[in-house]
Amino acid sequence: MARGEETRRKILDFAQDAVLAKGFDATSIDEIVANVEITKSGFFYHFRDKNALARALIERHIAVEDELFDDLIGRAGELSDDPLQKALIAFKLLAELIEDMPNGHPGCVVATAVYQDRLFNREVREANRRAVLGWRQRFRAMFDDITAVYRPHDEVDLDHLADMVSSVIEGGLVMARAIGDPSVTSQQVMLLRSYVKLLFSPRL
Amino acid sequence: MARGEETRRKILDFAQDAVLAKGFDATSIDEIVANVEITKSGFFYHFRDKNALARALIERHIAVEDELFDDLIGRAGELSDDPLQKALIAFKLLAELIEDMPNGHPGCVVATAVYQDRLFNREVREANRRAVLGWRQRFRAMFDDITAVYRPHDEVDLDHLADMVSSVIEGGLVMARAIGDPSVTSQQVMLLRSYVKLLFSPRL
DNA sequence: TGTACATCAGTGAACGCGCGTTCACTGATGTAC
DNA sequence: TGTACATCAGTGAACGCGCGTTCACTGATGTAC
Repeated sequence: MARGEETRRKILDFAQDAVLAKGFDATSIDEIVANVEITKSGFFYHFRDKNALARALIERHIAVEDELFDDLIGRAGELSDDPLQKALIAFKLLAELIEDMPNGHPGCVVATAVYQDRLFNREVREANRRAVLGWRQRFRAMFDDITAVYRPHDEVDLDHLADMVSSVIEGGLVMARAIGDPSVTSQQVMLLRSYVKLLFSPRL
Repeated sequence: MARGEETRRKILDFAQDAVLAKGFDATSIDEIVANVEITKSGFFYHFRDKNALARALIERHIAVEDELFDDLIGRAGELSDDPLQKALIAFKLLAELIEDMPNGHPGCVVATAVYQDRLFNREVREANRRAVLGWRQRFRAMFDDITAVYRPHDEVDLDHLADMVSSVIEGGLVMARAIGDPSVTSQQVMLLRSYVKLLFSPRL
């Protein structure tokens, strides 16, 4: 890796932790550069301004999360051919993954951005929006596969159901932080799994 | 109302809107006092420092929300004696209430506080925690009433289920903001309602 | 193989401004006698 | 009913500091000829 790329990565790594811990505003450039051991001007070599950092942070976070979901659904697919079983396995794997994160899942960059609107320019908000709509599409496809085989026991809009995956994770992270109990998030994912099971499992 | 009380209320009103729109940091005291038409020192007569404002904001928000939930569950209780029907009615009323809010539900003060940890001292975090645990207790009681009459079709921890109410609302608000579609939150509440229905409704 | 030039990845010092906070003071209202 | 004092609900000016941003400059590495 080129020397500059590594510094950039270090900046993003530390900034992400700090932003998730205290919010974007409360994370100063001074603090970042002290930790990465460059000077403030070094920071501005890599990012035109603080907004550029926000955008890079969100874009990287989304890319990582996408890869993670791909991996999860891929592994679930190896374990079952049935679309419902596959989804249930994926939810279980997701819950375990969240549960196993040291000190709990750090929280979601998207949510911090959402709650600090003015700070971020249109580009950042748009990236955020695209990410969330991308998740909807991804999970929607999962539920489409299921409805091709199983009839739901209640009338539900599949887009709303797809949104529920992100919604439960985001809400779970908020609750986990508020209560100070990291396991809340994975518990919520397991409840969503229970819902999907009840909704689509054929009754004897 | 005493003259001072009204000014204080005006400060809280404007501050709440501003904080929900842009975050706590991004809301300056200058901005607040300009809108309320007092001077900066007038602000400090009412609040010892900016943290005191945060605390007052959260405490008032929680009180309002508690009253709202009480009202909702009370009205649902008038419409049915059956604990499951009562809960389903309460969820429907909640979804309608969220749907009808002009410009969508403003968002949740708790969530903004959660994502700006460092800013708030221990008192604020504790108030936040108590609020969330209070909601758990409230909804837990609702589900206790249901399980006294109905057997669930899946094994679920009732505390987790109670947390799911807050979790779905918080997550729904995050999603609504990210997508820019206020109706997401009430859709999510209706899905939670669907889950509760499937979980407890006796099968023919 | 050496030289000239360009790019990369930064340094160091300074600036300016917004923001939270303080402090001495003040007019209006309330209370005691 | 008038006077003295206290409290309420602020005003106005100043302070200081953290923070994002700029700008001229620099040593190391890469590339052309």
